[in-house]
Formats: sequence, C-alpha cells, structure tokens
Amino acid sequence: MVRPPCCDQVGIKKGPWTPEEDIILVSYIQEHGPGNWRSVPTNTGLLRCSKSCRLRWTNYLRPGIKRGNFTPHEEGMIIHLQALLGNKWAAIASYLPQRTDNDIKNYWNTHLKKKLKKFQTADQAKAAAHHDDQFLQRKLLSNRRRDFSGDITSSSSSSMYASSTENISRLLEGWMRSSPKGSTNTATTTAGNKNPEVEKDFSNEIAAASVSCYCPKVEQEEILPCCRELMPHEEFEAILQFDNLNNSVLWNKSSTSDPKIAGKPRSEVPQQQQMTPASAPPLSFLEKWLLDETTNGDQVGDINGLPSIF
DNA sequence: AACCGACACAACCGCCTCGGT
DNA sequence: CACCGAGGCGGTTGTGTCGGT
Repeated sequence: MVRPPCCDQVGIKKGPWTPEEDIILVSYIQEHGPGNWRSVPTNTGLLRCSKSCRLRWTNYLRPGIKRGNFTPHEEGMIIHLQALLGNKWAAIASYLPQRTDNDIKNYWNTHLKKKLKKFQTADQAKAAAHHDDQFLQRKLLSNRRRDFSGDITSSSSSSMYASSTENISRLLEGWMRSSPKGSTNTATTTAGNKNPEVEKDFSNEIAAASVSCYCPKVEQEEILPCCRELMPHEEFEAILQFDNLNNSVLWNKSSTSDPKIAGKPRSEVPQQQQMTPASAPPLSFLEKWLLDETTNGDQVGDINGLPSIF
C-alpha cells in the first residue's frame, strides 16, 4: 500500500507562510517546546502538515538564525567543509553558527557550485598559459570580495517579511535561553556544536570520513581538485593533514561513546590521523586560505564561533 | 513603461536513516 | 524484530526581484 504524502491531504495549505501563521507556530512552540510535530497542526489549527511546521521552525523561526549574505569567511568554510564532508549539510551547518542546513544547501547550489565550476574552467584555460596557483586563489578571493562585500543591508531579496521572522526569532531568544526544553532542541546550528544529536551525527560522519578519508561522491571529486588548485600544493596538503587531525580528534571522542565506531580497530586509522593536537598546527594554513586577503579584521571574529577543535 | 528572461531564495516532495517503543 | 515518527537530504518547483531590451 502506498501511503499518501503527508502534505497531500485535503485542506493542507501550501505555499509561503504568512506572518500570522508564523506567530501561531511560534506561540505554540513557546508554550510547548519544539518536538511532537505531528500534534502541532492539530493543536494550533494551522492548515500545514507537521513536516512543514518543523521545517518552518528549524529553518526560519528558530532563534539565533542569521539571514542575509554569507561572509567570505562563511563561504570559505562551506567550500572547505563540503570538500571534506561532501553534501552533509547538517554537519556543515554545525560548523557555521546561525546558518541552517537548508540555507547552506541553497547557497551552495545557487552560488558556490557555479563559482567553483567557473574557476575550474578558468583554471584549465589559465593553467595552460601560466600554471600559476596563486592566480586562481586571488581570483576567487577577489570575487568573494566583490560578491560579498559584507553589506548585509544591500541584500535585495531579504524582504521585509524576512526581517519580520527575524524579529519573531529575536523575541524568542530570551525564552529559549531560559527554557531547558527549548535549549536542548534548538542548538542544531548554534555555536559550539552543543547539540548532542548533531555532535553524535557529525562525529559519525567524521569517523566515517577518517576511515575512507573522503566521501567518494562525484561532486567532491570535482571540488577537491578545485580546492587543491586554489592554493599552493604544500598548503593544500597541510589542510588535508589538518582535516585528518580533526577527524582524529573527533574520532577519538566518538570512539568512546559510539559503539559502532568504537568497534573499529584503531589500526584502520591512518598513522597521519593519530597525531596529537599539539603536534600539528596547520590552522595557520587553513586560516590563511580562508582569510588571507579577504578579511579586514571583521571576519576574523567569526572564527570565535567555531567549535573548539578549530 | 512594459515585457521578458535570468537569478535567488523559500518551500515542498519523496526517499532514506535512525531511534524509540 | 517490526513499526512508526522525526529528522536529514537531494532534487525540484514556485515566486518575487532585477536588469536588459
């Protein structure tokens, strides 16, 4: 028997959420906390399916969500993390405080994928003539500067309504801080990767990545070489080592808590990944790649929002 | 000024995995 | 072990905006 899609029922509304609907949803969650989404439409009278309510909350109404242009630093993080993790948007989002996985996915699909492809083709043309790694690096970074000059207010599509949801979010922030139930459910993309769900999930991904090193996705095969071409060889290799170090750190952490991961023989982890954090400081390379030439100091502060392993 | 195409983003769909019962 | 609900994800669609003609 084929089950009807959850949002295909008669009377279920589709399309953009109205401010009124948002308020109803937010009020309900404020009272009952996020979760048990199935009961939300019934209890609130919203003509939306439970999944739609959940998505609306997690992607737009949840407190602490940042909207508007991505900073060059965030862009660099996404590119790097995508190369490392593949299309694991939730995992990537856990490293970008205030950004949702859906937001990152959309940004990747509409901007970064295109951009990287462009630089790949540009590289092929230029490499034949110059074979100069620095060229593409500079080009990417200068484009980032041009496209994301940090002026969030200039975002043409951040409509008035978007700012109204922002206001709703802000209103809730105080409540979320004080509500133990809420605070445990809303940390998916907040700083510090405090959400145990995300941490567990992410550590699994990392652990998996630490065994196979990289996700064998086609797209990654496109992106990784591109990243490799955007920086000098030594720096890229250093970042790879850095990634492996991160994997190792998380692997060690997860191996103590996740029985599935813990079952893996230690010998499966490449020697390189068994470095101690103190033994390798490749952070400067990553930072250099992400921040060099793009930041005027203001972006550097974003690094504070990164998990402690950075 | 009107039209049109490109673009960006919000939202949805369908499928899958995972965890709880 | 099976079932069910929540959540994650890739892909897609719908709609508003903007710039060019």
